[in-house]
Amino acid sequence: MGRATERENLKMKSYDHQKTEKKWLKKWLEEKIYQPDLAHPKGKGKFYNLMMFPYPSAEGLHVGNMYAFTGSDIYGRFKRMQGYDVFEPFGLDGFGIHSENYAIKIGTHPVDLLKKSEKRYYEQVKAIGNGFAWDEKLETYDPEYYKWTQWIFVQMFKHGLAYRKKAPVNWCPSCKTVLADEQVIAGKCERCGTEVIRKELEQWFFKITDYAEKLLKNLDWINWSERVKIAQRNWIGKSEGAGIDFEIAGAIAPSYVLLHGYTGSPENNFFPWLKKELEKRGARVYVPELPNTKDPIVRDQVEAVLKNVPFDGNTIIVGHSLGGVVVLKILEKLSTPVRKTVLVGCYSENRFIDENFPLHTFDWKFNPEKIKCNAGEISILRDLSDDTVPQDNTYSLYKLIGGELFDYNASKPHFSGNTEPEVLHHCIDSIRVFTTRPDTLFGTTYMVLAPEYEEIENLESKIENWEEVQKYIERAKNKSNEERITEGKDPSTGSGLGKTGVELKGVKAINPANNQEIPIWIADYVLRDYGTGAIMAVPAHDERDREFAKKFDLPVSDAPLVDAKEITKKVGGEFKTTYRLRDWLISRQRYWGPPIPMIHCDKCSWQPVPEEDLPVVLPYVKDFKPTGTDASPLTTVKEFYETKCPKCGGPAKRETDVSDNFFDSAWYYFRYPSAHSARSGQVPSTHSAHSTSSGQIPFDPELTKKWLPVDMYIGGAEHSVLHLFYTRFVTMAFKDWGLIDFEEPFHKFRAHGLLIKEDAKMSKSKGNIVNPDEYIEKYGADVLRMYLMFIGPFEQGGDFRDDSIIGIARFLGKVWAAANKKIGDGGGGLPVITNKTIKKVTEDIENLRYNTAISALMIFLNEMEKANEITRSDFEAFIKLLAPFAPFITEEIWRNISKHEKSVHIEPWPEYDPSLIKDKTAKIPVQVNGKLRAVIEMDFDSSEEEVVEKAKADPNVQKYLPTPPKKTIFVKNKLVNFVL
RNA sequence: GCCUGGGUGGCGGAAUGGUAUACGCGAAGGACUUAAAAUCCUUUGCCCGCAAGGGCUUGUGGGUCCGAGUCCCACCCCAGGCACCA
Repeated sequence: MGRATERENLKMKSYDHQKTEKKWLKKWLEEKIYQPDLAHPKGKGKFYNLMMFPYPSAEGLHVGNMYAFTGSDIYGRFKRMQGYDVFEPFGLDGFGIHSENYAIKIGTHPVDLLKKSEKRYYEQVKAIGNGFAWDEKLETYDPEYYKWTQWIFVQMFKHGLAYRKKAPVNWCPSCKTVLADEQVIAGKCERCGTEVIRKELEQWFFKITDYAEKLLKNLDWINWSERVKIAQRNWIGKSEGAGIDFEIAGAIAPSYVLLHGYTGSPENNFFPWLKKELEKRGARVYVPELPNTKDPIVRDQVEAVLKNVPFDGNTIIVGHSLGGVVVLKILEKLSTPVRKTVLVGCYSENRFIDENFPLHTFDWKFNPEKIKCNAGEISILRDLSDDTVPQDNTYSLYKLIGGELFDYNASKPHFSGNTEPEVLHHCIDSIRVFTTRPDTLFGTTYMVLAPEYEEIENLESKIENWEEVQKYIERAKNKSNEERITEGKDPSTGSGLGKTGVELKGVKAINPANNQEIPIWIADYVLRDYGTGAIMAVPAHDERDREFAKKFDLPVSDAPLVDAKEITKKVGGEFKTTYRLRDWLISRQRYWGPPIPMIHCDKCSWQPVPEEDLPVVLPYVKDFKPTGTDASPLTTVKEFYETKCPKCGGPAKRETDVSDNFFDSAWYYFRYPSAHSARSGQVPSTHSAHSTSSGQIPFDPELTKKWLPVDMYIGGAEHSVLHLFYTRFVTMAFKDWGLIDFEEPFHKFRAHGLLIKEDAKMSKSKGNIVNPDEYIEKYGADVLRMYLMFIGPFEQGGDFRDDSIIGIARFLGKVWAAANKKIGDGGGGLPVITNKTIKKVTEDIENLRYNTAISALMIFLNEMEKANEITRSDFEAFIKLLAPFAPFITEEIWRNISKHEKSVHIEPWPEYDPSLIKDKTAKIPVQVNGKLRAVIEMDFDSSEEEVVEKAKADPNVQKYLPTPPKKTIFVKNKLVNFVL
């Protein structure tokens, strides 16, 4: 008796999805079919198939998460069957504001809450039938994990990528607490409805802006969803323009003293030019020739200057190179301070590059106190390409006498060009603006500074309405961004005529294009963080400036446009690229996150926690709620924050803020391949090329080399910007630190769409959340998986409707029935539809078009049912194609009905034969003047003559063809069109 | 305001410039059943027609083409993101 007849005699057992799914879950774990060989990837090699790990909500697995997981899993299963060793890990992103807020809401400590929800979540996720490699699971709130999150923070600090600066936080004056952005609803506190104000706090930042250009450039080659790339480009917001200096009227000092350097003279370098520029503006300029310039003695030079040049409180003294040393010595001797000191390419130690200065006639000991006392305002200009004076020597000078250090790219190295605009800029008070439209410079009729613009204070003495200005600044600082924008707009018209601002009375700027004096305003429509924090306002060409000018009755000029390049050069501007990308604010004044591993010592300032002391464990704080101050709950735990300075051993205080949740998830994909072996102590975690004090790094270098970068990353489009930026930034930093040799973590990324329910977003308040458990219980995971994938294109999302899920249940019912009935071992079968389906499903899965792949499978089954007998080879190909979508029922059929030894999920993916996908005949539509008049059936690949002859013979076609056609369009196997 | 998707039957949706509405849901009719459920078969965009057949139809209005859901121009609507970025 043949197998088929044998089977037909058996009474078909109905499919028990609950029992079957449980059985295979257990068996798969035992057989470890989803556990790749991490040390030695098999088959065609490794395939790292990643999906965004979830935050384990206490309400359990959300169907939206399941949607994403399933879409990723189908792709992974497909790749596994294609012969790759697929690594599909899973973990939980349990730190952060979501978990913490929920814990606060239900009054349970996050630690206790997580214990419960973690267990439930893992159980639910197991039930959906994904091929996860469970050995490598991880949780971000596990100290073993966040130890390394903190380690990365320490490296960021050591590499100069972590720094502190003041930044505003959202502050609710009623709850007396810091709010996260998502807790601010339309400018008001989520809980009490009070207007949220801004409050300035010192916080930690990561310098992601250092990587702006690389983040932008790599977008050109990484294989990501186009819409995500566009969002990232917009976020980086690169714009090309110019930095242009506007001098303050009257800022020219009455007298200047310019001192040249070694072997120099008043006639070389920038001296003649600078003298002319300053004199043009009415200053007296002294450029003494220093005696014995080729064999200088400092005492003589100082004396010569003091003898010939008068100094008073309005003198600005400028020294270049060795002339700077002369300046320092003069300052030591003066009895009254000068107005300002500008040191250009100067130094304070006896060496050029690596060699000693050949002359020892200089005195290299200084009296910094006296110098600081007499120097007035100090500007130290350093050239980044200086090949004469080493940069660190200039830095020593800065350390010695203070002031402000400015880095530039000089016209010629060591500021030896004939014109050096930066030097002039420091000789005269000026305000630099950034503009993308230098061509409109002649139309500039006023300037605007952001309220936070620091240098406003330098002008205090000149500003006549200082009190009013201060008031405005104070008010603007307390406004939230949201308020600034909404207030700026007239509520009735939506126009920008509600803009606010205040003029700096008594101070004018000079438009460098036409030397006209223009007013300077402060207004909060100008942002401190973008460009230079100051703008040139061109009301004729910029809508915002026009609105502002209209409101405050400022002049509008219709001066013609000029060539942007020429004018920028003419006014000494600098071509500049600006990004709107901001540095990453890491600090959170919260409890539920990894403590920032820094220690503050009054003596040694900020010191990182030594690597061997990591992790800084988050203590169990009973009252984990926000404190009612602007600090994290950790500030109430003395045992936590009281510590010793790692450098000097003195008493010190730990940072009590925790880090941003996005930081936890910025590197988790590096940890996965090493997670298991690290847990069981098998990873040495040493990296010879990297000199850290512990010598340990967060991942095994060998495994990382084998498995990263990620081959396919799938996740929500809502993370297009932040999460995906942070991952890229961290990866680039790792590369620069020598930990890895690639700079993009995910060569392929696809964003899935949003799953909605009956035209509405799923949300608790609407009560339309779909709980996967119910559906899995009723229909089985296979049905739910397939239904989720069937409702729409995966990359666009879908609308979950209860009444359609039955279609998938029926389909799988038919599959089960077919498997239990009429499978024939003989030849024949349906080669065309089989091969066509293999082609279609293969291509569709590759492009994440799961909905049409499923539809093709339905058509295939319908065709097989129509035929008298289903052949074994056709049906087995069908089962394999179905396996990634419905892993349980296909496994049951494969192993228990078709009696195969091994799992269908490690079977080779079916290949199609291109010669077999051709139909025997083609149905060819016949049109007359583009209108369909008949459909004729022809042999496939029939010639034009044959088709046209048969088409013309059709009676209905003849009716519309009174005369022979003027033109005949023929598309092989596709169509004939007669044009009259 | 800007950017990105999208607008196709009663519904979810399908269509390399070449038969629009595949596949599925729903609906109607029928078979099996004492009956119901389940299952199976048939029909199903709209209008006219007994039929053969004809006309209309992919948000709106134009255009290119033998031929447009698909390409171009203008506009409307929905969803998501960004938003005073000089």
